[in-house]
Amino acid sequence: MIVIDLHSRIPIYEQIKEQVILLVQMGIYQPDEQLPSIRSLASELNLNVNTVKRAFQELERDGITYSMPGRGIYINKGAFNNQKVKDDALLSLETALLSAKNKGVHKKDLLLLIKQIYGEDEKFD
Amino acid sequence: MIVIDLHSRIPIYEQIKEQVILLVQMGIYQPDEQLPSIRSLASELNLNVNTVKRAFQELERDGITYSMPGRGIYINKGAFNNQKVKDDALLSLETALLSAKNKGVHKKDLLLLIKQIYGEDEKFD
Amino acid sequence: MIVIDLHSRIPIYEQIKEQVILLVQMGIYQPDEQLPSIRSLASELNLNVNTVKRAFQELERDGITYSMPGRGIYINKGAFNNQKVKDDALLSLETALLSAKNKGVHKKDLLLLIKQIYGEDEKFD
Amino acid sequence: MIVIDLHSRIPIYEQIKEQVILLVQMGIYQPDEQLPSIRSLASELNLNVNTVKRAFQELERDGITYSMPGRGIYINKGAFNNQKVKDDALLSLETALLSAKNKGVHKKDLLLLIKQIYGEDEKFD
DNA sequence: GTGGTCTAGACCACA
DNA sequence: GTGGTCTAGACCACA
Repeated sequence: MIVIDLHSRIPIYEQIKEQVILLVQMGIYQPDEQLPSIRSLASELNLNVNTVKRAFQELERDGITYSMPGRGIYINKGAFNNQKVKDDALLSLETALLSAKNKGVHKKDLLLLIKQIYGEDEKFD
Repeated sequence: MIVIDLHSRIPIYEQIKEQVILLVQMGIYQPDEQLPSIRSLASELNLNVNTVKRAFQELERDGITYSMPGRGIYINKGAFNNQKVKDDALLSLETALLSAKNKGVHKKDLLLLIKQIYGEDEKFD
Repeated sequence: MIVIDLHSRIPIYEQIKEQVILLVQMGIYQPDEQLPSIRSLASELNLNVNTVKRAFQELERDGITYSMPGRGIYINKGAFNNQKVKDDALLSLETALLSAKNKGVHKKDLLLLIKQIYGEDEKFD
Repeated sequence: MIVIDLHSRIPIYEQIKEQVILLVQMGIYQPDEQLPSIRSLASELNLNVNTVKRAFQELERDGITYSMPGRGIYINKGAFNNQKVKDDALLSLETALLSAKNKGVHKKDLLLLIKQIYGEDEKFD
């Protein structure tokens, strides 16, 4: 269920994090549901174990998952609508927005882009 | 006129690039105006010559500056309102927006952020 | 497979670029094939890591290769028959041709030279 | 009569050389005609004296001009149709052609370019 | 003086 | 191990 773009400039562990969060947002992963083990995911996606381990470490740090050593990794109750995750995203956006403004990007181009991405998707109003 | 944050995760050469572009946007640097020499800027900012050189190399590649070996580095005519620079910025924004949407950031939080950053600044409509 | 002439006026990083492109043209490097690592190539050719790095940086910028930090450098899909590379070559040719015409080189001498270089090589018709 | 492109990657002294040769080819400079002095040319074109000096040094070395110290610089009798100049041009062409071939430029694109540059100009058949 | 190339070598993030 | 950033410092071509 996780797809990695090896060509992307985004580190692989970030891609894994993003996609786990996305699966949670979409309701595909439910609270207390068990995630695939680090080793099985690494072998399935053909990735280095360290890479997957790092992704899961950070997910736990951000309160998306919790781990029970020897038993596995599980989705946290607070995972959906996790404030830290949102705040991080807004912070990244702020940086990108400031940089875009500095480079002469106009508000109307920006709003156009937002319309394309958010569309009429009422779920995200 | 350029300020470097040595502790930032953003590479120094990127910081220089951003700030030169900003100075151009603000109209402080004009087309065909000569920039400080690589060596003088390096010594002023307490940086290595190679780091400053790299910033200017990339600015030239992006059409912001041009260099005349033996003479100096100058602002290009197309520097202000440079399309490549804007496109890069929009691409970064797209990535950040998609990620934010995935993480459950709502459109209204986003529009609020944009209002904060772009404000009522008519220059950027 | 790469040979460097240290005494040439052509910068070493340009020589590396040229030869990687040539190896791609000859079909010796295939899309998504991994290139030797920067460090191994540098030590093999007795060059500094930075010099080799610069060559690959520019190859990536021109769309010949892509790099995956922590993994390696790979040949891009569009590497063979890369338009930017061809355009650059045609631009250099134009400069050389205009200069030759100015210096009194006749069309017939030119066509002779082309025949020598392109020969009856049907692959390049 | 000499125009310098400060933005060009071609060194200024090369541009001066090229244009003096061109003026000779076009019959505007005649054998034994005196050229403007280094200093007057430098001041007229707003160039460094060393730059102009170098251009004239090389023109003399190549047999285009001769100088009479204290009196001035003159066009040589053998300047028009100077073999060394032609040979140099052909050598540059060879390099550019080999590089273009290596980069996948086809013969037909090349012949098109030659037609554009040489046109139907019978003088250069 | 000014930019361009190159070396030697350190430290970091990522896999 | 692999690429990315950075420093210190040398030498060159050009103006």
